[in-house]
Amino acid sequence: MRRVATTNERFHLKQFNDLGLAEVLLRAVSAEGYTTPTPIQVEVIPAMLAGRDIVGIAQTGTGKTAAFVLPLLHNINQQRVVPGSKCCTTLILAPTRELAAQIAESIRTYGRFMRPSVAVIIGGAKPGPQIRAVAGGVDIIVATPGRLLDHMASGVIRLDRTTTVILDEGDQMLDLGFMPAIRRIMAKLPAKRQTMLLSATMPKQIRDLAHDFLNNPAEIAVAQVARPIERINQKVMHVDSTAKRGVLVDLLGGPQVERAIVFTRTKRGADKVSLHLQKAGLSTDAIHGNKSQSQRERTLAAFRSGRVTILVATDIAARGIDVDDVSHVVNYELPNVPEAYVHRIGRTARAGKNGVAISLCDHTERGMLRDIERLIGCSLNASGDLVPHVSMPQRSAATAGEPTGAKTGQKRNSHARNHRGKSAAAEPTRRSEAKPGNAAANAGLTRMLGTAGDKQKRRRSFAKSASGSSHGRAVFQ
DNA sequence: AAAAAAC
Repeated sequence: MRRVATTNERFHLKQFNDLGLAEVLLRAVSAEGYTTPTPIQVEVIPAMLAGRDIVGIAQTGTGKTAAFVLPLLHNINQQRVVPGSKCCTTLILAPTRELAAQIAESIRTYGRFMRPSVAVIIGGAKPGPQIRAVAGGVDIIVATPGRLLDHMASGVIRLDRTTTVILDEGDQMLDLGFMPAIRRIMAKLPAKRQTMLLSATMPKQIRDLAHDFLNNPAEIAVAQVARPIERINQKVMHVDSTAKRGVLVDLLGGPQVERAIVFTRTKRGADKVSLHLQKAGLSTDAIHGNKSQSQRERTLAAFRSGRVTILVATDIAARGIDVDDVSHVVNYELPNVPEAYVHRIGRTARAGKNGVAISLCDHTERGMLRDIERLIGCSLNASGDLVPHVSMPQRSAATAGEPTGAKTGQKRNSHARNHRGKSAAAEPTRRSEAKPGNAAANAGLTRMLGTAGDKQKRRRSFAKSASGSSHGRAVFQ
């Protein structure tokens, strides 16, 4: 058990200048217009400067990237890479190429006055420039696992003098799909090193696995684990699967929608939905893993610049991607891994802003919705009022992400499979289902898009639910 | 069964 100080005890009046960071970094922070660190930054930065291993959990959009980038730059400022060593001082691993590129961008921003050498090592890009970038040794490598292993196998990159490794979206990096690659990479790192794991979600099974790689980590959680950020107005529409496309067009045509991400469960689905939205005259493009890397980059750039206002994506864009002013996230299909819901909707309401998340749920998805509600500890509905689960008022790190029905030791993916469609029949239809072309439903759609009033109301109800439990207190385990 | 990640 470890109790972390409450927000008020610990974070009161803390400024960036109080955190022990080098002056070259404080200047860059100030140039970006920041003066006050977020709670995760207040906790993580000193711990990382002290050389601790860290498991850091904080809600989406609360500055996790800067929380590790600033102290790692500080440490590199003290200890630059040995020239010609084919090594890197710090290694950062991310689950998608786009996220790796975005982290590198953040490093360039905060490192602008100290000019660290940075190499982005990802698939889909030419290996030649990557090889040249690391040939003389590099301060920081930001990588996706596959290409890094390639370069390691061919002797282009060595990790035997790397002193710090960071797994961003750490729970996904240690999940089934990535674990073998991560183990192989970790095996090549020195035993004496600093290791850090960050995410907005951290299921217990994953956290247990993490201890293979961590040495007496500082466990830092500045919010109840897996709780979406409060500024997201979360709504669910129960719709027939055949009605989804029409409902989506009506939703996205609304004037409140400035910039939206629509998530689908499959790559083909993303293409189909995007095509349908295009035919309806909307400004949209799809991004998923079957597109070429250049297409992926172009599409994300167009969305970032505002040239495209609706991004249709698979879970390739669920984690970490930071685009300003995404007003709406629509789950066209619910994710079957409940943690993905928290990450998807976290693409909106970043850096203190508000956002709306609308999930379209058909009868085959009721079980997935129930898993999501269990994870976040609230029931979702069409009004956007979160109804807390009184039976489990405190979702701690120890239980968050562990579905109640899952057997001990059961693999996470098989759990997700078990819930697919299974509970659809068991759960009676409680809510009316919206159909396109129905006047009453369309009036409802306008409400779905969310107003400031809705958000105020919702926030009050959330605050109410939180009081009396562990409101304001940061708890881990 | 899906998505991501190496050619």
